[in-house]
Amino acid sequence: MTHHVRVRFAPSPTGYLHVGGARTALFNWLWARHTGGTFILRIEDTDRKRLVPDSLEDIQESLRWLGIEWDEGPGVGGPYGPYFQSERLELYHRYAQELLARGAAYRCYCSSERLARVREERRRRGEPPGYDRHCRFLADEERARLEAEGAPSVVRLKVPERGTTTVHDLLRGEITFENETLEDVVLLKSDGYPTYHLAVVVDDHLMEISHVMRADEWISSFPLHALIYRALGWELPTFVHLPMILDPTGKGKLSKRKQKRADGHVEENMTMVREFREAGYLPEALFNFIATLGWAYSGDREVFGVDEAIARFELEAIRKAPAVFSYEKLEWMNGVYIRALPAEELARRLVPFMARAGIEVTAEALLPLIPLVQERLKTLADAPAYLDFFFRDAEVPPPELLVHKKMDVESTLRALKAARDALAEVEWTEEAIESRLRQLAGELGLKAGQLFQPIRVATTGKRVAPPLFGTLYHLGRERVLARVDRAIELLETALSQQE
RNA sequence: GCCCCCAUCGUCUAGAGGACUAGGACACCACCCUUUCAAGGUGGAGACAGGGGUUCGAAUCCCCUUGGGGGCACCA
Repeated sequence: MTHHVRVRFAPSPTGYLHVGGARTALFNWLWARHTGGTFILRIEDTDRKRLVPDSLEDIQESLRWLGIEWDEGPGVGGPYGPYFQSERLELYHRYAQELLARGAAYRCYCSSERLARVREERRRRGEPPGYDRHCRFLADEERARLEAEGAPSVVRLKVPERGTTTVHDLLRGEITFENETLEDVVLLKSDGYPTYHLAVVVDDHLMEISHVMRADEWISSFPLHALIYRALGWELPTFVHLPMILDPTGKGKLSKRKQKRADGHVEENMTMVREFREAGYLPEALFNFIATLGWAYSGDREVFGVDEAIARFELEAIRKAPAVFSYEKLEWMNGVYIRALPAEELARRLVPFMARAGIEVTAEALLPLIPLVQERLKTLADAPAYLDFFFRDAEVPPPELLVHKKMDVESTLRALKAARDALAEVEWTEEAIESRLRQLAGELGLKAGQLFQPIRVATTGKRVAPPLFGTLYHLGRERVLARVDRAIELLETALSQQE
């Protein structure tokens, strides 16, 4: 029973799922799947002030999108529920009471104003900010009086004044803290809700969690949690603190912040799973990339599938050092996954991104165009820019775009007219178009690019577009000729204005 | 300020005392391929933070320094 691996991801619904949270969830999930254990989703909704309405939904959606399914938790239930902390209040009260009874905790009646004052004073004196333990040493009569008055109170942990507390982390070994540096943290708030410290210990114990995998930032409160476990007489699960994911600047946790890009554009970097989804990242790519942050599949492979990751995942292989999140590498990896997709699948996934760009098209209609763009896409959201001219009129190109840098308006005009004639009668297959146009370039004494650029710009409206012959073929003769005609007119106008 | 954690190319990492002339990947540079852009191919540049130990031998073990990160709420 105790050998069965039970792990959990315990987000609080105070915001959308962050990639850091997703990585924590992923590692827990990988460990569960690797060991045939159980992965639990528990919602830590004890901060009523910071609740974000649709974040609960987003967290679940984002996890599912990544393929991280939970065995127990919201929606699926399980024998250790409820899985919302807000529905477990009486449990926390019971154990807070127990801690009180055992003399491991005490009631504190200090107002938040007094607390703020104390903190400020301590800071001024260069002492660590924190609680001065005023209520810990309240005289019995005073305590009784406050109780009789019905003064609001919180329950605080009674941290030993001296000595040390040693905890054990699977990756780091023993970590020892001077108890003097620990604070009498609040366990139960005056609104009757527990703080994280109490709730996490009670739930992890009651839910028989075998391995607590959580972010690094929890190490500093680890001794507090250990103290609670011991005060309650409970055995500690195995703790594994995962390295932080750092901002690309390497300065601080990955978080929303303005970033100035090379082109001078200031934009906010993506941090939420949903943002990556909306930006056209594939779940399998994000999954893969996130898995390489703090863990390595092997020395020479970093593109790997879910099953491979599950087979290979080991706790001991998790790195201790924080990892910088590289948007560039994620983008590259996303391209790798896009290229590996079957064309039908890519077409299907592209549909919503085309729609978002105002192009309503079916996967079937997109399918023939996939070979033209598949290896060019870094994200699904790139597709409309490559394909829009197939579905709407091409942008009217400025004349100078039509003219190759080694040509002038006149020669371009000549080339385009010749191309028009050739395209009007050539057999309409990709191969025939290509060989005819190459032949034409030779006849005109032009390099291929000198002839192809004006045709490309005329038919697509852009200088950078998918391969020309396939593009022309799929555009169809009628549209190709119409667009070439338009370009010819454009150039003629430009020419007459020149004179 | 106090406490804690961490430390291999710019970045993600392999490496768990001799197999290291420190390997792979992203990014970067050059060349090749080429109708643009990609993709692909070949090659290049690029790291064990510093200093002490331990050892026949240290990227790997220990200590110090430095640097980075995290925490110090009736938030999680």
